[in-house]
Amino acid sequence: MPELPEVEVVRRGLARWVAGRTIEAVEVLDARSLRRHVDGVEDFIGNVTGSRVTDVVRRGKFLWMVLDDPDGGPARVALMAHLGMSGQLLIEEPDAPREKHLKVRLTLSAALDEEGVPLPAELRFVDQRIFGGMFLADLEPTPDGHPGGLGRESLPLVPHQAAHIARDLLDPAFSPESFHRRIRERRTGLKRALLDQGLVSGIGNIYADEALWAARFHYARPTDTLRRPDTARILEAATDVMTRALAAGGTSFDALYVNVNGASGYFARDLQAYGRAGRPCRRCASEGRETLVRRESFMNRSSYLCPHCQPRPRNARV
DNA sequence: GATTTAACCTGGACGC
DNA sequence: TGCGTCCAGGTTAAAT
Repeated sequence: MPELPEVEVVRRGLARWVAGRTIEAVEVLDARSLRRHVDGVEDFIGNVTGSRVTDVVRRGKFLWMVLDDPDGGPARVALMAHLGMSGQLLIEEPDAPREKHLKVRLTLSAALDEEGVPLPAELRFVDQRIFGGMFLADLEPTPDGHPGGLGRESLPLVPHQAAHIARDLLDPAFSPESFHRRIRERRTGLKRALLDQGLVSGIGNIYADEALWAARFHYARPTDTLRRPDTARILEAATDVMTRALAAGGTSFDALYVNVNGASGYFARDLQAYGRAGRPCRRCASEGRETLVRRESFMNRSSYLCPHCQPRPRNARV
């Protein structure tokens, strides 16, 4: 499922193939994918049609296309897209076969690539489980004056509906010191905090487990007991795993396809904890021990951990 | 106000 | 074969 690295791959694809083009037509095949656009389908179509995409920005797992003002004023609206668990954004020819779970089609103005070859004219939002969606949001100034997120020419603006989302680990404006202060104030467990998009964004269940394994923390470590070296270690681990995943996702950049393969994906072979229940912990094995990765129920989902590398703290907080 | 839980949603895996 | 149940999980509204 798409987490930060996967969404960043999508952002780069959109920045390359959609930025600068005008959305000439919109077709909504399933209104449920627009349920977060409270003003309804017709309003969405009316406001998107005719707008030009000036930039593509990402904060955590939230992605938005900045739309220009048809009257020539400053940009003030963003076309938001969240991929949820199974969302995909695909660039295709209009006559390409319709995907089974195609939800929204955007027809783009004609454009050429660097070699003068016409680019496909359709951006498709495909989503099997409908946890994702698209909606329009007003842009508002960022409180810190930094760019709203990661983008080519990202402005110090953020969509209202993403303003509560913290900056992610790949964002130059992310502050480790502020993160440390805020996580210490929480009265919860470490994994809950990592999954809280208001504290640090972009980390989902998979990379939370990977970062905890790499940094040797149990998911129930109370956040108010973390010292500076502890938060530094967890942030370093999370940044490292996501950076490597992003590099792995980057292999498909050359295809004319905004890569989101919603399923297990290209990084699966490098996972150390997630999905490896009953299999040996590779770090323990390299140190001559035989410990099996364990799956535990956590927040109505799963946590994978090595019981030796990540012992449960006595004051565990789930 | 802070924290936790339930609901949203589909399709594949599994047991009977 | 067919049916029912469980599981996957990002976000947010509702509950605690």
